[in-house]
Amino acid sequence: MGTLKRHLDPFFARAGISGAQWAILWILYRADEDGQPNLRATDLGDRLLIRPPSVTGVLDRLVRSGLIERNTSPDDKRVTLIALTPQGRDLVETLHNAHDEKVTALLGVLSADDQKSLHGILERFIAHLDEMPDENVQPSPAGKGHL
Amino acid sequence: MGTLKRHLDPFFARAGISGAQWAILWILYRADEDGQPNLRATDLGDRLLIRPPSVTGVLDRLVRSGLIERNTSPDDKRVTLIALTPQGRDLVETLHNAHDEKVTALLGVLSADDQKSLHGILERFIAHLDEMPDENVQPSPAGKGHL
DNA sequence: ATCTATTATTTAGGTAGCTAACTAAACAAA
DNA sequence: TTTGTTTAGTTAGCTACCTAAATAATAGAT
Repeated sequence: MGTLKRHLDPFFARAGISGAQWAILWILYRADEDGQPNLRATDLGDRLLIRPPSVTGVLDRLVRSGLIERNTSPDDKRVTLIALTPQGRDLVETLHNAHDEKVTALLGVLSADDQKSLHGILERFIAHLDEMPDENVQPSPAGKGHL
Repeated sequence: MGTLKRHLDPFFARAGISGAQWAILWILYRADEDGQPNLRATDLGDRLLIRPPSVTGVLDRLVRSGLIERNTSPDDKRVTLIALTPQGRDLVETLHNAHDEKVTALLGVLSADDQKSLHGILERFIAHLDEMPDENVQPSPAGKGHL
């Protein structure tokens, strides 16, 4: 809900993608720079904290737009490897500086102190949430990021 | 994404509603207590910062569950007035204490100081976001709450 | 009095998340 | 080896959000 999303969505919309799609493209781009041109679909879900069916859906749209490609792994035919296409790489390179500036500008409405406090508080919050026992909550798929 | 939602959704699911539905029921309940048993659909959208089509969808499901009712206003036949049914009121009364405890418990993982700082920072954040000029952002429907 | 513009809501179509249930492949054990 | 379990991913169907366009009623202007 709300305003942050309303500031960022139009930004991506101009490029013909959504925020979720951008998140995946960006992960793939950095992995590629680290010498990993292929990531498994599960890895993407773990990093974004979304469930397998959600991954499938976003990947479907990215394939349809020609920004990524799916290949089944030769090592394990159950796993599908995801890689940027040249068009996908181009889009990331076109967009990522603009995106950084956008986010910095949005956070920039807060003082440096506020930004630091906010970061710390949210880190404590999610750390404690992880430890909080609740019989009705199924554990997160991976112990990585939250919120 | 994320953990907060994963903590709260199962709570509502046990009562057969969603978070969005709860938000509307709760607004209606408080309005009723203030002597306003009827709210316009638009008012609900403004308070929740969601667009008219989203309001329609959530109201559809609430009507289907028999928790609210839609009536066209006698004063202006374009407006539909929304009111809790007796079943809706019962559900709110059954749930709202439990809900308060839940939220308090979740926030309780933070120290009192952190809670206060967080509140202040977020208030400053949304206040500044409102003022931030951005040619690509359409203004919020009402100048009320954010995030 | 009619024509136009505005307002309130709904409908249509799309994206993103979820759970539950399924296929297919890999692995483990009897 | 055949049976059973786990793992990876997809499909089906739900909720909820969005924008754009349609409908209907009111309000304003000629």
